Parts: sequence; C-alpha cells; structure tokens
Amino acid sequence: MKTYHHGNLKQELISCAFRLCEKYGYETLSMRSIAKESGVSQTAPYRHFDTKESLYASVAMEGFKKLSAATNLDTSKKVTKKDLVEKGVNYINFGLEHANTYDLMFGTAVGDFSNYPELLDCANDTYENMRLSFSKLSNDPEEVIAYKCVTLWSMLHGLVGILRKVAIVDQLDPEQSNGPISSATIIGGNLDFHLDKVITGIIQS
Amino acid sequence: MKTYHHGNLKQELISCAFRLCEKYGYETLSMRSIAKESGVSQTAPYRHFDTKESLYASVAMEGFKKLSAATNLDTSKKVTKKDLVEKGVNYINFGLEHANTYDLMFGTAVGDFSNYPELLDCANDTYENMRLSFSKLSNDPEEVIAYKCVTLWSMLHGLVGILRKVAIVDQLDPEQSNGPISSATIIGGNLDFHLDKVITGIIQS
DNA sequence: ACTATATGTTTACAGTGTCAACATTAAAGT
DNA sequence: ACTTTAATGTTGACACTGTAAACATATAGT
Repeated sequence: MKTYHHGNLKQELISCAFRLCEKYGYETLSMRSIAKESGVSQTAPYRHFDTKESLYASVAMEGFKKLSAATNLDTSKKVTKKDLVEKGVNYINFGLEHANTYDLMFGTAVGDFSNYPELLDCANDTYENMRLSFSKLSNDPEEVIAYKCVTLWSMLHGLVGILRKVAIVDQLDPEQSNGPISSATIIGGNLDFHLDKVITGIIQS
Repeated sequence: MKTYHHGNLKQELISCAFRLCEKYGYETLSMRSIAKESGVSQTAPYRHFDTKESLYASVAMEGFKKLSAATNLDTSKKVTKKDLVEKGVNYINFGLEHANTYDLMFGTAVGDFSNYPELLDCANDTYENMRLSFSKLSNDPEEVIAYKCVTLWSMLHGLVGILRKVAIVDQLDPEQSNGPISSATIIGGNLDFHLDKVITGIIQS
C-alpha cells in the first residue's frame, strides 16, 4: 500500500544516497535521482535536508561510522603493536574498498565539518580512539602521543591516496623494471609488512 | 581591437580557470563562467577541451608544474637530509597555500590520469624526483628506495589532508586541554621540526 | 473536533554540460 | 593570387541540475 507520507524517508534517502555513492561516486549523485530512487517527488528531500551538502554530510557520517567500526580498538583492554597494525590494515582496506565513500568523507564535498556537529563527532571518533590506543601502548607524554597519532593517521590517509589516484606510478609502466617501481608492487601484496615497519618506526620515534 | 579569433584562447582559458580555481575552488568552476571571463561565447571552450574534465586536467597540470618547481631537488648535486626536509616543508606549504588547486590535483575531479598523458608525466615528475633524491642519499637497493619514497609521499600527502579538512581535531575544542590535542598546535608552528623527525625516521628505516 | 506542524507534491527559475548548425577567419594547395 | 579546407568562433537548443514558493495532506497536541 502506498501512503502519502513515506514514514521513514530521511533514513531511506541517506541509505539510498550511500548506496549510489558507493557504486558510482558522490559526484554523480543528484537530489532528484535520489528522490526518484526513493520513489518520492523531486523536492521531497528538501523537507529533510536543507542542501545537497547536508545530505552529503549524512552520508559521510555513515561512512565514518563504518570506518570506526572497522578500525577502532577496544581501549579498555591491553593494546599491542599487532593490534595497531591490524587496524591500520583495516583502515587502508576501507579506503580502497569504499573508495567512493572515502572520497566523500575526506574530499571537498562537505566543506566545513563544524557545520555538522554530529559528523564532526563521528569523524573525531577515529582519531580519538587512535589516541587512546597509543596512550595504552606506552607512557609517552601527551604531546608525544599526539605526534604519533598525527604521524600514523597522515601515513594511513596518505597511503590510501597514493595507492589510488596518486598511484600514478603504477599507471606509468607497471612491467618496465627500470622505471619507477610500482607502489602496489611494494605495498600491495605486503601491506601488513609495510605497516608493521611504519608503525614500528612511529612507536619508537 | 577585437578580432573574431582570439589567437591564444586555449592558454587563456587554462590560466583563467586556474585563477578562479585557486580563489573559489574547482567545484564552483563552470565552462560558461570561464568562457565569459575570457570574453568569449559560452561554447567556445569546446573547440579546445572536449569536456570539462579535460579542462580540469590542464589546470591540474599547471598545479603539478608549480608543485614540482617548489619541491624538486637538483639531483645532479649532492642531496642531504636537510634538503629533503626543506622540500618536504615546501610540499606541505604548497598543499596549504594552494588548497583548492591541491584538491583538484589529488581529488576526484580528474578521474583517470592515464587519459591525459601529459598530466600523468607532470604528476609523476614529483615522485620521480623524490626517488632520485633518496637514491642520491644512500646506497639502498631499489625496493628500499621505493619504500622510502612511498612512505614519505604518503606522509606528506596525508599531512596536508590532516592539516586541512581532516584537522577535525582542531575544530573540536581548541582550548580545552584534556581533549585531543590540536594537530596544528603540534605541527603548525613546528613543521620543520616535525618533518625532520619524520624524515629521519624514514631514512633510518 | 480543531488546530498547528510535519511532510509530501507541483510548478517554476536560473544555471549547468554539451551537441548541432552555422559564421568567420587563417592555412594549405593549386 | 585564388580556391579549398581546416581551425576556430557564435547561436540556439536540449536535458539536467539545485532549490525556492505555493499548495496538499497527514499526523500530533490541544
């Protein structure tokens, strides 16, 4: 049966947008297409989202929740280097497997997170957990922990970028051995090993 | 005097787009506005660029040229750690000062660089120079050098991201001392120091 | 039951990328 | 030098976009 009021449109729009984003990238998203996909009139979404950006913000938030779920450690228990490496691998994999969503989360689609406090909270959650993890791992003073967090997160975030678009290197000539070496060749099959090395370095720094 | 044929429209369009991109971000760019700004009809750009993306590609290329100019070392001379740090600082500063252009270069605006070989070359130039720099600095085998490059570039690229949008941390509660520490506080005023530490770590790895 | 509010629809507007048809000029071939 | 051709420009059109305004209907609070 079809009612005038949808009942759960907001959530439907978000998950619909999320789905489309994952598949085709956020740049191809349109308010109208999402509305149509949700079986509702073109402008219905505007009862729930002031602007397209605010829809983006909601989708990004979903992304951060999933990212947190994949990377957050249980900081009430003991934390080991191995834990960190494992979660680091998860981070990279999230970035690669949900590339389109990752772009939405870390790109320019949502201009200023502080306009969306809930999004800001979710986004911070990842960092905060990382901070706690590091503080469980050692007795470093606060600034050192912050330094290590920033370093690790930069590393992970940068690596996702490099391994994708910035993997210019791979596009060059993957088989030619005298050219620059493919980052995927180095890292691709050895992500664990690579991250272990990187994280070890950070911990000891 | 005003001639029917512009004479140098292609270059004009690129530099016009570049200017507008720097100021307002690539997302606000439109073919039509660029055409108008260049004093030419709406569809004139299509004589020089098949699609908007291909204009983006040209603008991104300009960006990579400037980035290279700011970061590339003279690899015919001796290379020191200090050189690397200096260029690393330049990289970060480029990312922060030309944030909008940086987004265009490393975001999703240009889907696949391999469709624009010249762009690909320019983009690779940065990495290639970094590779040469590292190889001048030590006698590491090729894979190790590649590893170090990837690590450093990830670090730099990630740091730019973190220090901008991803500086969620800073947006939280900048003055509250028990909250997460501001990445800008840690890094902002001490970029040289931070990078020195990071690069030292990478070199020794 | 009555009213206010939340949630939907229709219609409309200005702006977008891009295509097709046409106009003008510069370049190339004779 | 004259003609043909290709390069470069303009006009007009189309389907699509974000989003505002006016209107319709259902739900919640009194």
